Amino acid sequence: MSEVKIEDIVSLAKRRGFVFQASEIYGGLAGFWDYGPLGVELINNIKQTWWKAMVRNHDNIFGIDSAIIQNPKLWVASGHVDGFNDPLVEDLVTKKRYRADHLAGVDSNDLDELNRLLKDKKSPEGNPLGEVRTFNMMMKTYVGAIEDESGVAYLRPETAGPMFTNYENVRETMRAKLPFGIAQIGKAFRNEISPRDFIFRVRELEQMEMQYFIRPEAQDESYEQWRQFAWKFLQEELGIGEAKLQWHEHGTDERAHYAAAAHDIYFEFPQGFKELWGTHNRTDFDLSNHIRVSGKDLQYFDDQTRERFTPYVIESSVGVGRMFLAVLTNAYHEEEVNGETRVVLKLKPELAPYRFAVSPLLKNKPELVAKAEEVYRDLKKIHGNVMWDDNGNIGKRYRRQDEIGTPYCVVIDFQTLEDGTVTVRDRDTTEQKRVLPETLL
RNA sequence: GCGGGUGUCGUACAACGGCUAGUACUCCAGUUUUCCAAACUGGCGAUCGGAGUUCGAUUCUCCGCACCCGCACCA
Repeated sequence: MSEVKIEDIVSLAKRRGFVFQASEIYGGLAGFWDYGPLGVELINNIKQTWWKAMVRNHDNIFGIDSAIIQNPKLWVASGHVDGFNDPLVEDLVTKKRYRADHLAGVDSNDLDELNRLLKDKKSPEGNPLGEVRTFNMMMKTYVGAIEDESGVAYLRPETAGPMFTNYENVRETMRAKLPFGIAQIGKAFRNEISPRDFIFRVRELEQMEMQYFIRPEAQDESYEQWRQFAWKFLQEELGIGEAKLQWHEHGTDERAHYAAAAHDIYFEFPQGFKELWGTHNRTDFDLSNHIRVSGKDLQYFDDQTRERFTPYVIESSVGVGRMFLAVLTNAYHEEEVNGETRVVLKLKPELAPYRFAVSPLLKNKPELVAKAEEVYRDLKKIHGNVMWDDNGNIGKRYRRQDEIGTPYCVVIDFQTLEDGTVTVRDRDTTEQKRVLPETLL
């Protein structure tokens, strides 16, 4: 099997309308990408597959779709505001970053003051220091027409937060008992220092997350359950081979501020094995903080045991764009057919942007075209994602459909006019068989 | 954010301090074609942005932007 190069994926994505650079005609903007006509179909199919497996296939998992901008106190409680407004200074030799206020020995966020105090200081390793700068990964905006500090708000840095603030609403309205989950698909925003690797590390990203609320004593069992869910989903629903997946357990030094345990599934992207899907034990970190900051009682009352406690949370979190890239990378193949190289996306049929492409064998035979249009309309009525293609010769159409992952090409020829059967050509095997079009509905 | 590299039609490449920036594929129109990128005719289509040097810049210089690679970052 040939190794997939990132340039091949980027080129295909552009050429065939999967992914474009955002505001390309103005030179782009680092960390932002647009999904084109085929990309949006593929990404929607991925999201629907996840939603079905996560929400609809579970009796006790409920979906929400929350606002991107929330009360800033939410991000104070979650630790995002405090944790990421720090003035940092870089050791110019080792490139390690230090809290500037700690090195200066003052309690201040004033950049001018800190720069002055650290002017002749060295890093703990004895090296010269760079300029003090504030690093905040959260994107800021202003709510209200007047831009003053009272209107400062943040674009959510993760979708998880509003799931915690809606915990009580969902529990109440759905009459939910532990364990139960809240799931959401939505955009999140982070001012990444260096967006990289095509759509892998971006500043506007989409997440699919589920927060599973449990009794504290169920944490190990539940953690295992959601790790396995992710592992199976990637293979069974997305068709990703086990050889391209790895487990990666976070050590204590690399864990998020909220997590007691974290396991990531790594996928073998063109750049190597990288993080795709995380399962985290967030304990009662979030609910406890929201109880503390909001003053609201978010404890759970178990009327069987008459206990009152703060639930623990197991989080399942995956990036949609990364999953999209993983699916594309996994599906991309270059193969030899009749002495020529073809590019083929071996997508699961459920994920492919188009399910069928319909063609008349010859474009200049009106009777074939008329019959093909009929078949096309019937298929499109049922499936929706059906493409008409009568450009060039039949081989060219097959190759074009291979490149966008259309699993089946339906061709109307002269025999169709006699017995009604059409040719269905399989993308992966290139084999053909004759069937009645009704069997495709 | 640091260091290195790259930026030319939709894609992949070529060329040049100076004639109309070339080729292949794609795309569009047509002829043709009875199943795997056939052929023919015609057509559309590009020098990342801004300054500077120069009689003249896509080419040289500077600044910016974007992408790729390494480091750092990734709550």
